[in-house]
Amino acid sequence: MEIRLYNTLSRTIEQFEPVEAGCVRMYSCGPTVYNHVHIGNLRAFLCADILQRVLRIVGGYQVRWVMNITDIDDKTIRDSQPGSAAWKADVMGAQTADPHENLRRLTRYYEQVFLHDIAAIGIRREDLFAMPRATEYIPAMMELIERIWRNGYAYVAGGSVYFDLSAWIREHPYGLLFAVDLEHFVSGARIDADQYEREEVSDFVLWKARKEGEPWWDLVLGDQVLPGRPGWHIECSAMGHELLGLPFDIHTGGVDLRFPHHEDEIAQSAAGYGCSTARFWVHNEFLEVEGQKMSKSLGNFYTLADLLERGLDPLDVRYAMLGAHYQSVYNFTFDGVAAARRARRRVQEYIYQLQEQSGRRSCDVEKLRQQVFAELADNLHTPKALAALFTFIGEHPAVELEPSAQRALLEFFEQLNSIVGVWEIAPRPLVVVPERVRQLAQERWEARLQRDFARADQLRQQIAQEGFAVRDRSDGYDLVPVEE
RNA sequence: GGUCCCGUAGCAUAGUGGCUAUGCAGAGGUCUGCAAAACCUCGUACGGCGGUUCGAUUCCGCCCGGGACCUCCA
Repeated sequence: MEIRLYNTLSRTIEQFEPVEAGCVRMYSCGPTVYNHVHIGNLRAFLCADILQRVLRIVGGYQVRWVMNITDIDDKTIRDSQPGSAAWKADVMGAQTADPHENLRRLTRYYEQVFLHDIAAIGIRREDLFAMPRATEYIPAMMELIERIWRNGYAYVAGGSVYFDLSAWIREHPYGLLFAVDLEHFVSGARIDADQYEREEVSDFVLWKARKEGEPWWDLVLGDQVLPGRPGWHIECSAMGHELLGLPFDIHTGGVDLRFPHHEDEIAQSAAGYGCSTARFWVHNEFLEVEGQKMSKSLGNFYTLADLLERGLDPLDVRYAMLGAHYQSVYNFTFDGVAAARRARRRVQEYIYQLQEQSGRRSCDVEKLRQQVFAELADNLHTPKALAALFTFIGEHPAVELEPSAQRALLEFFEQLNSIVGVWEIAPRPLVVVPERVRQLAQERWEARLQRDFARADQLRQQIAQEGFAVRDRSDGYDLVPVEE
């Protein structure tokens, strides 16, 4: 099916067509591994995940998906330095005299945490072609900086290398993703001028001069040797080029990255490699928490670990987020996740029922597939896709459907779930009931048959204490584990 | 200050110039000794005030409220 996607470059929804027929190359701005990512970050990665899955399943493409790991920047360096409050000696070991090693220990730890987090919300590692670490692509970044410099769009000042934006703007467009008011931008950026020693206040740093106690590499530029480390934007340009080739098809990230990060990435790549970065730029909106901006000061700043501590199932969070379109602000609420949990379960129950009892009704599974997939293909409209699914479920009770329709539906669910990723396409799991509980239940059943309801209820209490609930049927009873 | 977005029934999320939405919660029902589960049925909502229109929740203006970006941030 043809995919349509909103492209920030054109500010319109466009028909998607990969550069190379049949294969989509996609780059997602990944995490900076200096701490736990928060649920806003997770939304961004989840949006990228849904996009790549829709491209595979609905679009029928092969997808080469890359997500970078930023393991060197101001914050990772800050938090890995001696005396850092963020240092966790129990998991990172003692700090060493080597800033490189300290950085490595900090970032590798948080990288592991990150991998666990994304796995928990249903992002499959095997869907990712690569997760490159910035520190492992320093030579590629150096080469790009040198190219930019040779092309006349970079200069050295105070041991750092800056992108010469005024030179670039004279001949090239700037502000492709974001309406940049250059006048305003320049004056507004003056605050940073001292800090970054920029000759042109609007120029951004490609290579930061070495500071005492920080990790560093030697950048050779002509006859100069510049010890330092890469600026923030350069890593994505270099890694995208190395791993996907330019221009690739889709670049994703949060809306905040449009400017300056992505805008500068475009300028750098064009200035160095002489070609555009990506055909499609896809940006997801932020989320709020209980109607407010998520911020540490408001105390509503959540990491996945925080949610787990509150007993939430990460897949419920995944499902809840799919209830909102990726381009709209999503209001994350605990009520919302609870509602998502019930809704997700209802579908799961439907899937189980499809495998347990049949009827005579038929249904048009192909039409359902077309409806649901068309919504997903139309700029990833997950809320409408799910609404279409629920409308169908409401109109077609699972147990009334004929076997062939049920088989077709299960096949459809299998396919849908390879995008949504929150269900189990399998028969209802058999519950292992401890012998003791089974005995209690049998006693209760007999008491009930003798209409000794007081005793039956008392036994039910005991069974509940063992963690099971009894559900009576006309001809027997079921034992199900009580949740939480 | 500049640029922009949003305000939909109890909660959340879609959408539309006239046909009224999806989930959760809630109400009623089937079933049950009672429950639970499952299933069935049920809700004319679109911030306020004006304007355009035969008709606006949907278009325009103003106001109120919330939020984003411009600066590290998904």
